Amino acid sequence: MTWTRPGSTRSSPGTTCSRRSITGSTAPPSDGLEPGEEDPMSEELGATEREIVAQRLRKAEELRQLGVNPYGNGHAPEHLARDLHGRYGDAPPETIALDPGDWSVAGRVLAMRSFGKAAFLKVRDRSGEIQVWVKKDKVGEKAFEIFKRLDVGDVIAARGPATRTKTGELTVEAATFTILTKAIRPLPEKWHGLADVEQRYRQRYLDLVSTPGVRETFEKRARIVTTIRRFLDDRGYLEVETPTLHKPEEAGGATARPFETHHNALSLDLKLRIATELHLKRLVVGGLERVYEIGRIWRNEGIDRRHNPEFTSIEFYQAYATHEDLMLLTEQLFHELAVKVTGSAQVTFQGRVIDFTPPFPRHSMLEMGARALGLSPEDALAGRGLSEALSRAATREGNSEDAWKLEKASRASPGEAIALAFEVFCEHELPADRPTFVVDFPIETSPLSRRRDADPRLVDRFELFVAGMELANAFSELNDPVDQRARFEAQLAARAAGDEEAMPFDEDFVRALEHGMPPTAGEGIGIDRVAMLLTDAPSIRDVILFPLLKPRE
RNA sequence: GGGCGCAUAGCUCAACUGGCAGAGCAAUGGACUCUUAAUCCAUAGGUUGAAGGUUCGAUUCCUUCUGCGCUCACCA
Repeated sequence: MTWTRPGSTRSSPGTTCSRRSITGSTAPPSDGLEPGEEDPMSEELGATEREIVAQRLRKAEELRQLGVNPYGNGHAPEHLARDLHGRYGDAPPETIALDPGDWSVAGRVLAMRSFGKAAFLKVRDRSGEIQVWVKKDKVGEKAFEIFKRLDVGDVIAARGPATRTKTGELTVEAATFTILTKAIRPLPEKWHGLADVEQRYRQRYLDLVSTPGVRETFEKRARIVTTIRRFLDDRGYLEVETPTLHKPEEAGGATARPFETHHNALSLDLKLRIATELHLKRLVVGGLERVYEIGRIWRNEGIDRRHNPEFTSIEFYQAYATHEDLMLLTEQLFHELAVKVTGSAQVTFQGRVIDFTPPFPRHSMLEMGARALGLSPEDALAGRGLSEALSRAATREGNSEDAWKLEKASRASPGEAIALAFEVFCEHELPADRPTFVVDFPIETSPLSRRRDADPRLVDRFELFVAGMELANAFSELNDPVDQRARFEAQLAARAAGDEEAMPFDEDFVRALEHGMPPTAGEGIGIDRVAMLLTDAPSIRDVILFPLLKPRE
């Protein structure tokens, strides 16, 4: 089952770099530029910055004259900051002095406190931070000449024994010191860092350097993907990759507007996939009974805090399973994700604690939607008194958008009306402190899922809601080819009636079902949303390294 | 697309009711061999987002535009 993006989107607020941002091409590794000299950077930089760049280029040249390549290579540090902290922990200076070791570290200089003939550098590598103490009498005249050309932001290497300074900080007391990479642009201001939100997304490299927690967010995102992969691998699933370029007649498996593109040599119009669903189910037909794909999908829709035009989904399919089996699996998976990524089953998201301990509460879309309209589930499904109830609700509803939605619902099928009533009245009443399964979906909302044996007006489907976000969508898959053909025909009719997002008729997919797909259940999860939840990120842009932004100018 | 808000030095922000555009950090020069936003002295850095208007005088008031933020809608 494809993960379907719910909720509201809106037109992009659009974002452009502020005029004072420092972006653009890098300067050639040439002599220092005189102010006003022709240079690709000079047009976009203010006088002060141009001056800084010119000075730093000059220092790079001076380093060359000292025999140091300011962009040299071949120097690999032997240790990480983490190694030192792991080795010494809180050990007092006397203990460290018994075995100070010989530590070779490298990293970016984040701060420098200089005393003329000595200085303390805050250096960061991939594992963390370590202080480096450069003293003229320890590193020697030549290395100290190199040190004089150092700026905050440069990448350096140092080697020497460990020590603990008077102020208690674990430190490498440099016996050798050199500059590995000369930065010619300055880092963001040290107190406030990158305050311009848009610049943080646009220049993520600076964000990663100077905004606390950003690196951790993306480390957690990686752990989420790894955890899901391992979880499914351990259960006998096979990871696959299916096409991201779809032909016009391929349905993909969701209702959304696609991006369109073109293959020149084949003279073929193509679209970027909006879901992985139908290819994966073809693979189940082919005997890959447990299969999953983690990958990028694209939807040509609005952008907001929960929506980016390209995002990552995982879909997985398990033959001989039902949607009930997947509910249990989903509870296990999310519990494991919470514990492995945040360290606890109780996750704090935007100031609220959400408890991921199974079992998760379940709520019926049918019952809640019908009750909100003052109808019995049976009457609502049968459409008895439905349009009157909707009109009453619309009149009662002060909120004009909701009234408009209800008005629209009164012209829709009973199933769609129930889903709309649920959305308007019930979605915000779902528990805020627990992940929640919504079940009992009307068939009209689900063109690819299996009818319920006990009531063919419903489908065997659930969605997982957490903190008001739809995180997962799953159902027992429709494997009756005759029924599937009829559902596609209904989609064609909807398209003819003006529904731009109705699915195309995917003949080859029906053909695959005609060859026989074992009874199967499938699920889709929005990885970005999960990452938001587990990193406490208020916007999807905070968990996507380079979110789509409006171009400058 | 609608509503609300913001735009001043490279960065973060001041500037009272319309009266000489400022501070901290960053930068540069100098002092300083245990600092944690190091400290001290000095220097430099501005078309106040753009265009127009009111006024003796506009960063300040008005109009339009541009950009950004928040929010609502379209949209599953």
